[in-house]
Amino acid sequence: MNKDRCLLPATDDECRKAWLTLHDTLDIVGGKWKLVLISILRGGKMKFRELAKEAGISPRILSKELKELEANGLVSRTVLDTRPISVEYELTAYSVSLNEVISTMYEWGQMHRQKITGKA
Amino acid sequence: MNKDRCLLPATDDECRKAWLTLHDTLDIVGGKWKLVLISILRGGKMKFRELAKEAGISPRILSKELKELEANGLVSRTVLDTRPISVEYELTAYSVSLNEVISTMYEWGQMHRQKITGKA
DNA sequence: CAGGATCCCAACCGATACTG
DNA sequence: CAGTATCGGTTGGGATCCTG
Repeated sequence: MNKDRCLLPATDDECRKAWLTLHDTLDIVGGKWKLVLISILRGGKMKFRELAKEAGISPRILSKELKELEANGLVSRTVLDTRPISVEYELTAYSVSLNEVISTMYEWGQMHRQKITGKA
Repeated sequence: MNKDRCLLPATDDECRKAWLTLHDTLDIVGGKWKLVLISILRGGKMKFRELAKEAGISPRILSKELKELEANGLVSRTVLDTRPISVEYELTAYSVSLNEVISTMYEWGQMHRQKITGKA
């Protein structure tokens, strides 16, 4: 069995590790908001409020999501010395590493939709 | 902006559609069980009970998940004429189309883990 | 304005019991 | 054995209020 197509490595331990690795990706890409936020931030840096409004997300969740994105190095947080204070969020250069993941998923989704909805 | 790296097409409508397409993929790949089940079924066809035990999943959820996988053409369901009845589940040929998605995600996860955990 | 605290509701999932 | 029905616990998100 080819390792690229295999989700069932030889040992249980390997299997668990493979699953965890996949899970890392899912935590970022699979959540309800992360991809939405990333997609919005592709349009440029944004303040907390703007982001909340644009995404239609409550501040509590937005704050949590942004923290996770920041912890994963995908988003940078910059406190501006304004009065009152404001904070800008921006995609990092590293975030483009996700592009391949996203586009692969997008392409499969497109292909799949054709297959399911009676194709063309 | 290159369309491959763009999740923000020109119009809101296009954007919504792109998101739905991505969502189709997430529904399958992002759930708690789908990938687990697919991975187990990579080992060959399996009966309902076996699958439940192997995955550690309750019958109610298993049934639901399998229905969704079947509806998406990823798994086939075969009723065997035994007494009592038994049902075999098996990956379809189509299911291999997911391999690229999965391996891309896996590879990103691996790369990312290095980046986050202070790399090697 | 940022974002934490609180309260509430909805979705989800597991365990178990039950039917065909 | 396959799969559904019921119930109870847990998680996650929305709304709102509040403080720095």
